[in-house]
Amino acid sequence: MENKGITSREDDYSKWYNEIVLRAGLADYSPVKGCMVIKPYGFGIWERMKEQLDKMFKETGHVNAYFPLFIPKSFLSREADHVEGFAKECAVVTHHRLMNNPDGEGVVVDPSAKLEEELIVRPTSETIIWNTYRDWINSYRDLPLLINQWANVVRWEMRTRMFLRTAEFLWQEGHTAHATKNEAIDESRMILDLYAKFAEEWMAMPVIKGIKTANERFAGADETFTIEALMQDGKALQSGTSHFLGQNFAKAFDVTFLNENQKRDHVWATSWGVSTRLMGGLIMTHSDDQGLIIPPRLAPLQVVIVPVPKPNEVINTFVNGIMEELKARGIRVKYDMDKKKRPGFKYNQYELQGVPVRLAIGKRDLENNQVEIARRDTKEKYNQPTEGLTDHIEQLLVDIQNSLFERAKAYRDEHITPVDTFDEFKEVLESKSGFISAHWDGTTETELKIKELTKATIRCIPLDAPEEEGKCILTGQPSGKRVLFAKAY
RNA sequence: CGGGGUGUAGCGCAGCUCGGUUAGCGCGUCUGGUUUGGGACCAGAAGGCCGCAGGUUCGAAUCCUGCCACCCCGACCA
Repeated sequence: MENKGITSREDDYSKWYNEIVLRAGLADYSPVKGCMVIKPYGFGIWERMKEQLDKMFKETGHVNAYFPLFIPKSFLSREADHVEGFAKECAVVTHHRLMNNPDGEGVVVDPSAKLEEELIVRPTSETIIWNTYRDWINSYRDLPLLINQWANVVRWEMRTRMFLRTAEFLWQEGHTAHATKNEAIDESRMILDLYAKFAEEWMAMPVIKGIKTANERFAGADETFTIEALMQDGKALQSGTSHFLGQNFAKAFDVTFLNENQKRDHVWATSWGVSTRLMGGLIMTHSDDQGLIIPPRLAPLQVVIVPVPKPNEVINTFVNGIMEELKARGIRVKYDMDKKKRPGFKYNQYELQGVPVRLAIGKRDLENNQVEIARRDTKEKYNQPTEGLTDHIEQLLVDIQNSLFERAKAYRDEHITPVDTFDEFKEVLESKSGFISAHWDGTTETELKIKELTKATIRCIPLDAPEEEGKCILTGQPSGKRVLFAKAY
């Protein structure tokens, strides 16, 4: 019995999460603290996310490019807020050579190879990109400039967690330049919608679109838009952000253009990103105590076929027919022909790995011209006639995708609790957790005070928050709308 | 950086309090056989700088000192 099951969410949520990541084969720890090895299965999911997002970026007029990993240290200090936001967590390259240790074993840093100017490993690329854009942008004809890059970045976090917060992570960062303020704002809003659409339609992860408070805003932005998701333990996950950068970086890096009226002006900017953190969100949105659950659209493997009790000529022939039909529909399917492992073992393994649909095929099924279908999300199991099987499975995958979203949305909606007093606020946070919708007086001071008292932060001011007269739960000052609080990852 | 925990076979652990043969168990792996509709069983085998360094001792996984790493909880953050 021991070693087989995984820790339940109720027993220890963090442990459950780590075990899913490790045992489903998504990632491994690395020798360096805070770094992780993303294994083929985990990377397969990320690749699917990447593929879809990339397509959506291209469809909206963006192109990919690549900017360097190393950034001159001085670049970071050009924008005051930006430097303050990131300085604390930058990895710095100081030397460019190692040498044999003159005093013994191993290698040491060669002191004579000290760099003239130290380099930082990008925590994000605004600075190097805007330094480059200065040369690329001269006139309104060069605008808008719509560039994305897929890259790794490094932020030296004190405390790390697989996928959710690692020292190095993979992401995409879009950086755009526009002639007008409104155009830049529209861009950042459009990307926010794109992210929300992706999260909901592909990850089956419901999100709330909103605006960050000044306190939670990206360092260097005038406005930060966010999509916020709710995890099964009641904590919120900032899942993607899109920033309207105003003219801050244009001014810091002197990026100007000649407008149609022959006047020189600073360009307007946006930046936006989602990262491998989404993998963490995916896991914590859907998975259960049996393991991972992956929505069909992102699953590297959508259907697995298990021969019962083991492969043989008759079953193989039968399965090959099914495989061909499924593949012809673009369904990602695998036939597990391992003779050593018994069906029960395989069932558990694929459940752990979150494969959406499992077909089991044995003698009984061949005789009755049927297959046994098990769906991962509901654990439902039933026999299905071979006739029309491909159509059935295709539809089933769609149903699973939808049902995962609906389930997550129902959970999320149940966990948005409106409160009107601070006592209620604390009570809900303690007993129920999740998002708390409450009035706030709009000051950073109050926000920080509430954080200090409860650990909850303002996740966002929802874009669709209705105008509503109310009083701040802490200070009693007037407030025009409710904001969402939560404890966050 | 504070608090807690853990480092022993590929993985999970016991042994350590109270030093003493050849360091054990489960899972996995390999061999052979019997099995086979939800993690099979039997027999055999391989696999270890007991985290690192020093010390105490006739003798250290075990005691002492120092160090390192990782995990969890905080502070900080996407």
